[in-house]
Amino acid sequence: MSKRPPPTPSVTDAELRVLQALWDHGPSTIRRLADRLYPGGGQSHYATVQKLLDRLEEEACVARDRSAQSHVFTASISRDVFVGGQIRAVVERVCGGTLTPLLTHLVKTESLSDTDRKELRRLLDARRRPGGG
Amino acid sequence: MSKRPPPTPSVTDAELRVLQALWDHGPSTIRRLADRLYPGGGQSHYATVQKLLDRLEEEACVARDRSAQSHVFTASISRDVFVGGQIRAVVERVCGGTLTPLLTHLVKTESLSDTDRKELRRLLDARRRPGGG
DNA sequence: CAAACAGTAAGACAGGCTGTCTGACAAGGC
DNA sequence: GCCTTGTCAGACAGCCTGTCTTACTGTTTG
Repeated sequence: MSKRPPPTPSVTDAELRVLQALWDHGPSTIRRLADRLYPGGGQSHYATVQKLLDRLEEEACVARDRSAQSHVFTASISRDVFVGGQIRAVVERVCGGTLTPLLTHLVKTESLSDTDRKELRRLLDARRRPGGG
Repeated sequence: MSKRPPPTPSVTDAELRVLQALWDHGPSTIRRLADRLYPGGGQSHYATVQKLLDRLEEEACVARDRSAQSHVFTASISRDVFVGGQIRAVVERVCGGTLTPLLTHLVKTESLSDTDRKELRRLLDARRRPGGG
């Protein structure tokens, strides 16, 4: 009830690719992104990336710095938060928001590796102690 | 490598509503579903449900029993498995399949209630013991 | 100023998907 | 024969996506 990961930006595949590029390589100009996503692409691909960035900006997934002539874009949502939101959306949609069935499933079907389980355990342990910051 | 939750049926909202009805109320005819989903609806809504069931059948989410004149539809995927698949799809899309970041996020952001955490703990404990059947 | 260049802004566009609806056909009761 | 109930097949508008084109702005160079 305390955290309110605002709705969930529903990002399309092409948009996600742009977002991934920003996550992976940090703030970039359109040209930089276009070169990375469409190597050898011409002006139209540049415009495509531009449009995708426009939409991402509308959905508050990226921030645009207009101070320079070439705008610089930054992911304004972290990968973790984004994933969390997506997951939450799925859970909302199907389970009405209760995570337990999902977790049950994940654990029961051995979707988790040993590492996953260990990590999870560690996190739960950390939670129980008041030392969390 | 053992579990292979086949791709993930991408079910739309309207389709999902049908699926939910089947999960909640068990095998049903089209009429039953139409009455439930579109109370007071006419023939067109009946056809709508029919079409949605067609598509669900194509995606192997429901099974159709043609033995009676009025076909009877059954969810051929459980809610749990379905949710699991959806989650997996999201994780694949964004994290490349590793669950740890997701779990980390869920636990860290207190998305989990105490009950969730308790349950999770219990499941992890159960896993460690060989008694699982 | 003019020309060339690099960038932004805005909108057009086809294709696909969704949800809905219409019409034709088949089986059974009176 | 007619009516009801059901299935089957397809049409349809609206939206979303990804792409592309065009027009505009500002900077540099002569």
